[in-house]
Amino acid sequence: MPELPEVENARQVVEKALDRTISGVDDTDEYVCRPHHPGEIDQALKGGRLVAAHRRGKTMWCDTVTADGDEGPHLGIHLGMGGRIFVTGPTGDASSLYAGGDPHVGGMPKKPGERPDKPEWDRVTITFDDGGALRLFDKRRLGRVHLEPAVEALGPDAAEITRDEFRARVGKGIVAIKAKLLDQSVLAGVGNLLADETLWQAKLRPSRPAGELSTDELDDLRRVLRRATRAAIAQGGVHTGEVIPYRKKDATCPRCGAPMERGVVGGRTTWWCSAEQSD
DNA sequence: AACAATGTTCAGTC
DNA sequence: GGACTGAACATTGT
Repeated sequence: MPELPEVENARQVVEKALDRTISGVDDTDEYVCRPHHPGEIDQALKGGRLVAAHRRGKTMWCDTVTADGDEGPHLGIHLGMGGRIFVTGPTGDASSLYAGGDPHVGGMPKKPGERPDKPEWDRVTITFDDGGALRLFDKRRLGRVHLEPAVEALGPDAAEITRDEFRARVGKGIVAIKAKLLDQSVLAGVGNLLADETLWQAKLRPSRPAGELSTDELDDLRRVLRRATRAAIAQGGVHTGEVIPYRKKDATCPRCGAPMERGVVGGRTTWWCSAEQSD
């Protein structure tokens, strides 16, 4: 499910939908499109175009222009726990399909490149006058599409944050370091898996109070985080992390062989090495 | 059947 | 107001 790396992948797919005239938006799912009412997003975008696709952390948004060429509203897209993006080209058929997000959550695996045959999981569809479309496909329905997302509420992107920003934002307070990494207003883009992977690589106990970390530990943590994030983008998702396959019962640490331990930190299921991450 | 799931938000308490 | 906690949200898979 989508964390920063999967969302970056999805953003690149959204770019396939740029500069194509919007003929309509199916925004009838009032939960996914909250707080809008059906028809509002359709009304705001119809006749216009998406002209740029941005991302900060796990939030994507598109700049738009209206039919007259004026600046239009920003369209926010969030994949939630299991959303994916599918874009079809002008022919609208499967041969022109681009898929974005985490392939692991797509529903039924089909022939390579084909989209799962679950039209009821299309939560929002933007149709273009060339016959193609962009859809948010999300079986869990926790994804979101709405106008003017509050991007300012997010901290710096986890792949871009500077050393000084990281020290100042992450290295304070009494909350567990893992909870800090997961706080999107502190730092945007880290999800449960990337947090476990990063802390394992840095050999830090997830429950350690964030303010307790030394400057050296914070600097190292940031280096590890950026490396793990970029590696996940390059390799196609957070599930390619080294410790991810060992987040399960009776597993042992792939580095030292000690038992992996499970608990709840920051409200999320957490796995760590009982030997190397115990300080 | 009960529980967990890679996310966000909101009510409530210091 | 900020820091923090825990439950709720909608749905599927085990």
